[in-house]
Amino acid sequence: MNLKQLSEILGLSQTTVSRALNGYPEVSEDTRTRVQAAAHKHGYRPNSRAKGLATGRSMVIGHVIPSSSQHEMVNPIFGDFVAGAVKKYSENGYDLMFTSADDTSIERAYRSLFQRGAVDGVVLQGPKVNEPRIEVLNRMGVPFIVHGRSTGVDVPYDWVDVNNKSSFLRATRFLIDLGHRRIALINGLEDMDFAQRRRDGYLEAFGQAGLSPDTNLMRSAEMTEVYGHHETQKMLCLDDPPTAILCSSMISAIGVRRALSENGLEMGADVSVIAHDDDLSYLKNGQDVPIFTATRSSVRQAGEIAADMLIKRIKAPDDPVKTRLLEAELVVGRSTGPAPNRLLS
Amino acid sequence: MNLKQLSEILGLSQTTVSRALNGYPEVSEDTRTRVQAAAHKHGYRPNSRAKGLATGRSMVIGHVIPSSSQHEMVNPIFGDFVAGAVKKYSENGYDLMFTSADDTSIERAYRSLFQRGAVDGVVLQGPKVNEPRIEVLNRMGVPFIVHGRSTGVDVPYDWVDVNNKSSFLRATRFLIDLGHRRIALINGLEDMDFAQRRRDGYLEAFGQAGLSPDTNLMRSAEMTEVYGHHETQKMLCLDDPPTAILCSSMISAIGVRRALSENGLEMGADVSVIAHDDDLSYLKNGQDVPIFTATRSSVRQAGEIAADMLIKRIKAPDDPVKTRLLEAELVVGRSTGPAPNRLLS
DNA sequence: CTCACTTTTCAAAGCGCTTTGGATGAATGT
DNA sequence: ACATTCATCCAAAGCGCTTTGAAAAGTGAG
Repeated sequence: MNLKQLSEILGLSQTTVSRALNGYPEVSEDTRTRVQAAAHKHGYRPNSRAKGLATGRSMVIGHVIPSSSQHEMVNPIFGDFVAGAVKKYSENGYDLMFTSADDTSIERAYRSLFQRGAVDGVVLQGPKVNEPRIEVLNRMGVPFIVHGRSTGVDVPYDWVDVNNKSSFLRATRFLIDLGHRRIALINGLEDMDFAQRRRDGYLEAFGQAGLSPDTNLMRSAEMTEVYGHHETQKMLCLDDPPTAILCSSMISAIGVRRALSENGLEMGADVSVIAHDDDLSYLKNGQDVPIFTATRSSVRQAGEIAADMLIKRIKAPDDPVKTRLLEAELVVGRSTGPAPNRLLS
Repeated sequence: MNLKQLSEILGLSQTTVSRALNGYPEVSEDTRTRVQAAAHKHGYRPNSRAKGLATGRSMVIGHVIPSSSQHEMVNPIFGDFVAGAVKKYSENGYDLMFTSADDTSIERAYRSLFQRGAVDGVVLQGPKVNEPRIEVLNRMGVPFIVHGRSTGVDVPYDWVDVNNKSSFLRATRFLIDLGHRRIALINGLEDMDFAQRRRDGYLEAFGQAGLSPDTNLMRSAEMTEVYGHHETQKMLCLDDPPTAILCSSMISAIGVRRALSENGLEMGADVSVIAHDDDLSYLKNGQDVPIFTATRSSVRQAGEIAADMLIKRIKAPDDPVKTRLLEAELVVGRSTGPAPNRLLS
């Protein structure tokens, strides 16, 4: 069932039917309702490709996920971010289109998506430091939003980010205040912008306290469970193991916990742990009492905000750049406690 | 840059340029290379909407995720399944489109996606028992594939599924062989087809051994970490707690482990645990030695297979129905061991 | 009843591509 | 020399929609 058929059934022109359905004023309420009824009855749905061709807009927003040849990992926060975004998209009549691209062809993927008219805007996730994609998108003139920021990129762009630095500063200070001095940082890959900012916060807390961290306790890699376990295991074997661990992800923190319990250590008593909690729906940090003391910020909500901002940008490409910095809250759970009295330290 | 402009630059007709780029034979190799060079030089990318309009195909495959009003959870296996699928899609020139829909409007979402010509085929994830969506899709005549199956639906349809019954049967028998009798099943929501099949396998293993399970040890809910913890906690308080736990997800199994360690119990010695491992990239079950004894089946691979099958279906709508049953492997880790000698049992 | 104006409807062009059904000219066979 | 074939190329139609510019129908004032 297409417009032509529907208009023939109604004995109206395609113009009128189209206008009736799209809410234009130059059609009588009478015929409008008649048209709507017929459309509903015959299950008419305007072909989105034809509509897109005619309007020049696709009502689709693109995401590119790196089908990373390097690291095969699909970021677990991906699902929640997308869930948040897609909710807002559909509220506004947009669909979401994915493409995957390996690390070498991400730029091409974005370019293709936009230039062949498949999308009206794109979302950039997981920016690295000096993220080259941002300039590419800027030059292309595609409306876009970055989830995160990129240190070193000075062209203006829209972004939503959680205040990684302040939240890790605060978490570190919290541990210092509890008497901890040997605080490990199990961080994400430090070419990722968020990881660098978290490290900065961690370092600044030490600086503010007049202390200096042991660089031997700073680790960086992709944030899997096994990684958290592995690094903790190794650090527990040090002559002077950490009394506290600051961990960039809940998943890795679970590995940390596993290592601690394998070594007969009690979390919160022997070793304190703070994790960053993206508030993933399937990995809630406890229900009433949080399992981990954590810096919490919902990545799903970030997805919603990003979607809203991008849609606004698409509608008003020349508006001034907008940014949004979300503050993570520090939720105190049972994984932290005063530093144990240690003979040597 | 569009076809018309490009053809004017080249001094050729749109027909010839189009044919040259799409590899049709009725164009000389000479002009073909010339056209390709010009297309590349000017960054020409055919508009996919126009192409879709002209060809009647959109080269897009649709997924609908329930933005569940009921349970807000975004299935963690979602990301990996999609990653696998999207890889195959892009290898074959397809894009992936998402829409979210709340539980009440999922059918409408599929219908809209297909009938307005936005997609050439759709993927159905997470089928329930007697899944109504399957019949809907069948009636619509949209090519589709189901990840999983649906007991009670007797129309034919393509599916890929892991053999949930046999893998849980095998896991249960493994525990029985180790001397366990009080084996808990921490299952997913039992209106989900996979969960029902797992329970069937579990029950059949008991039946085969001439035993009968304690229905009090069978739990069912959404498979979060907290759920695994909570149910384990409760069952450990029973007069006659389980000596083994069979758990439908790694995420919940992590909660199980947490509950055990909080109770001072050692996994594999005091209580054996088997989990179902979807082999998620960010949640590997250990690197060399598996953490959990597990029934393992890569959901990412399932995504790849599903994508391949769907693409074949789109190309040959009238081929006989194809199905694919994947066998999970039982990997034995350190979370299982002989049933402890207990005074009462 | 006519004029000016508003409301309602329409025919046709256009979005950028593919594809049908020729046209053109060169090459081949006789 | 002619007809015949083949390799290249092209003009134009069509995909299903929106939108422009104009026509028809209705309305109230004079």
